[in-house]
Amino acid sequence: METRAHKVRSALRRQRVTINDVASELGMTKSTVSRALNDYPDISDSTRLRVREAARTLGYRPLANAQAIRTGRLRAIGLVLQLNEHDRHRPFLADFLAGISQAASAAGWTVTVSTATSDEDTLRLLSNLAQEHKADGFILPRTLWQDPRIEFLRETDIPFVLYGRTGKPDGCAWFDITSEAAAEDAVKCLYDLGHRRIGFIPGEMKYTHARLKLEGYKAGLKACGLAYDPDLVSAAALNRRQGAATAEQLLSQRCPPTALVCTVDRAAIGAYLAADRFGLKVGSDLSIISYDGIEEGEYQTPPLTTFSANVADAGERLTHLLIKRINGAAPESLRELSPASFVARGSHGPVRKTPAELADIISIANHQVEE
Amino acid sequence: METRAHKVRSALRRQRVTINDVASELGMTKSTVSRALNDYPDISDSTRLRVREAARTLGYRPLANAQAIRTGRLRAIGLVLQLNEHDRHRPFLADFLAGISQAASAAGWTVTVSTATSDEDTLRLLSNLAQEHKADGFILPRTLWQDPRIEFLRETDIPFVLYGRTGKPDGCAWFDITSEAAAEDAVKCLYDLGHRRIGFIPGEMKYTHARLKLEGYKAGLKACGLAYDPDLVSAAALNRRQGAATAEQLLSQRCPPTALVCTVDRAAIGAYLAADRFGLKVGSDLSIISYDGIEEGEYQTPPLTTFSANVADAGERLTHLLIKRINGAAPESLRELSPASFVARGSHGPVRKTPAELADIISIANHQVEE
DNA sequence: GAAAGTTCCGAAACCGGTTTCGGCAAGTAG
DNA sequence: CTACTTGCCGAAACCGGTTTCGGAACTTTC
Repeated sequence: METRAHKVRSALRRQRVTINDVASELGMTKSTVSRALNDYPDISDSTRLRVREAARTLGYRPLANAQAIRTGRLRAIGLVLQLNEHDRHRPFLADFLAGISQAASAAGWTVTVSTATSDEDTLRLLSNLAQEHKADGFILPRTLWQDPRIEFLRETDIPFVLYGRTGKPDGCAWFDITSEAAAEDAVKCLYDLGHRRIGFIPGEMKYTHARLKLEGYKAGLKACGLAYDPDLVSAAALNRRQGAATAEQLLSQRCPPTALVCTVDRAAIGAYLAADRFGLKVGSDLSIISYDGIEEGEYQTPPLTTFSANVADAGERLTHLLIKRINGAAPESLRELSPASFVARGSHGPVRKTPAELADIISIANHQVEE
Repeated sequence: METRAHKVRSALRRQRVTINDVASELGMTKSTVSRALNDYPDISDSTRLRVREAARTLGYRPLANAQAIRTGRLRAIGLVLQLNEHDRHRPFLADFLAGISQAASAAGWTVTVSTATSDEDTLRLLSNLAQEHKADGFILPRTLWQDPRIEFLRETDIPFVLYGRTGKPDGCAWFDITSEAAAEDAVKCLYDLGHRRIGFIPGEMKYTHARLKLEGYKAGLKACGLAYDPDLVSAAALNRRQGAATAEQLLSQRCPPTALVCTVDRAAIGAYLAADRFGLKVGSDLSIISYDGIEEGEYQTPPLTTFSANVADAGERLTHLLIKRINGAAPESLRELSPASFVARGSHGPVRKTPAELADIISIANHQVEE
């Protein structure tokens, strides 16, 4: 009787097909159906097939929430993005999201996204999402050398993976692009082109990638037998404006660099402006090699030579790592690195002018501006 | 006994605080706690306060999934992004997502994001998310004049709101920016500056906004007493390359336009390239007014005049609308429009050259290229 | 002072799944 | 022929909540 009533009701409401519908259709109990669908060993193959077939024809899809309250697993990946003013427009987001969500979707998982406006906000959102169990674990983008998110998640024992490395790596899983190798290669490449004064525009040292790139720059100098000169390293630059300012300052020295290695493309594009101001042609008078691979760099004149990071791929790999982590794999076994790819375009070339010649041109330009 | 056993067990496992913990702490049943927290009228104020206080001090947070299986409401907003190659890098995404997720978060909701690679993929993901109940409703970005997503969601009776309008608006709620008014205003503005040959670079007509902007362009011409000339409307252009090609074609006519109205900023930036090729100065020889408000436009020379859409605000308002819709409001009562804001920069100005003078310059440039 | 109405909470069903436990039937060993 | 295993499934508890229902205690009404 109850079966019939249930059928009628669900027909009337045009409701979702539940596990009970499948069970009563087959004259079995829902426990059998559940175990059949979840490949329990105590279900015979014939029953398993019948259940599978019935579930398919009835269009049964288990309700993720209902599963989650018993299994404790929602199959949802959490992502809290901190969108500061300087990277609200960062072009990576779409690729990163696409990589994550497509890998997740292929594995039958979904992605829960939140955006935060501050560090505290980020921690609050992570905590909320975890407590309400809207996510089984998190991908942490833009890792810091000392990262409060990592502290928090480690303490509360919530699974996570890092996009980037960090200062205290205990218990951390990560994927990262070896940006330090890119910076090192950039220096070597410029050295091979004859450059001997190679400047560096760093990022903020709180970010791990910025630290690593600086180390890579130093390693490159060492490998080429060049001395490290603090005067060739500017203040941090994250955007076009800051890139222009720091490049201008680097170039206005007595013995300016003939080439620049930049931490981020946007700063490099700023350096174009500085070069322009001094009447220097990028690619011949001044070589620039950067890192990121944003689309905008392609449209500069000359197009920007850069080490490009495959952000969509990073998203995919992070997703796979996180799922493994949630399924219990040890974090130490979940650490992957991948190189950036060198995109040679027009902003680097053989050294043309000596630092002294550059200094002359620049000081004249600077005096003209003063008048 | 059972209460004690439960306490011990939860203490051992260091587990989540459940509603039972709160209830046993107060010596009440969980049903009372639930109703107290959900403001049922049959709970006395004193009990309500005691429950609230206990829940707070114990750090109880109801499990969204568990709530959802009974209430049918997960408090999750679904968003399926279709990232075609030409807008993978679109800069709006971060703002849009920030607007949505911050409004959602403030209301105690979360956001589930998926990315699709094709129309079919989009429908598949919408269906999956709805069937597994990972979202209570959807925000549909980039609405089409004939939109299969709308058909699907309308048929299956799943709540949704549109970012943009559509051809068959029955049962649809939406927020949109009046881009037709922007296009009309752009024409009027150029007319007031003396322009009489005003070209138009449209988007793809499958998008509602592109249709509306074309209508706005025509309405503007009419309001100014100018005749509509099909020769002044190019093929669709969505990116820099296409913008350059279509602008080049528009300008290469016998009687070229002295001003261009563009559907999207990226096409407008492409038009800069065409102007450059012909030796025309944007802002004086050729006026350009566009629509979008992307950051890149600010860095062109001259900076691009455009109608800027506040995408973060759109995300917020769509979120509020969708929540109301999910709570049962009639879609017809959930329709909002908002104007784009005019950002006057350097790419438009009084007409300087007659179409005939422009044609001379351009034909010379074209012949030089041929040689 | 009894009947009727309120106020407020406990008991239990329910949501849609998962998982444990126990037992029936068939097969195998002694 | 009995005893013991094994394969397979049903019954029921369980997950963490929500919601319905009924009834005790207290107030009001006549």
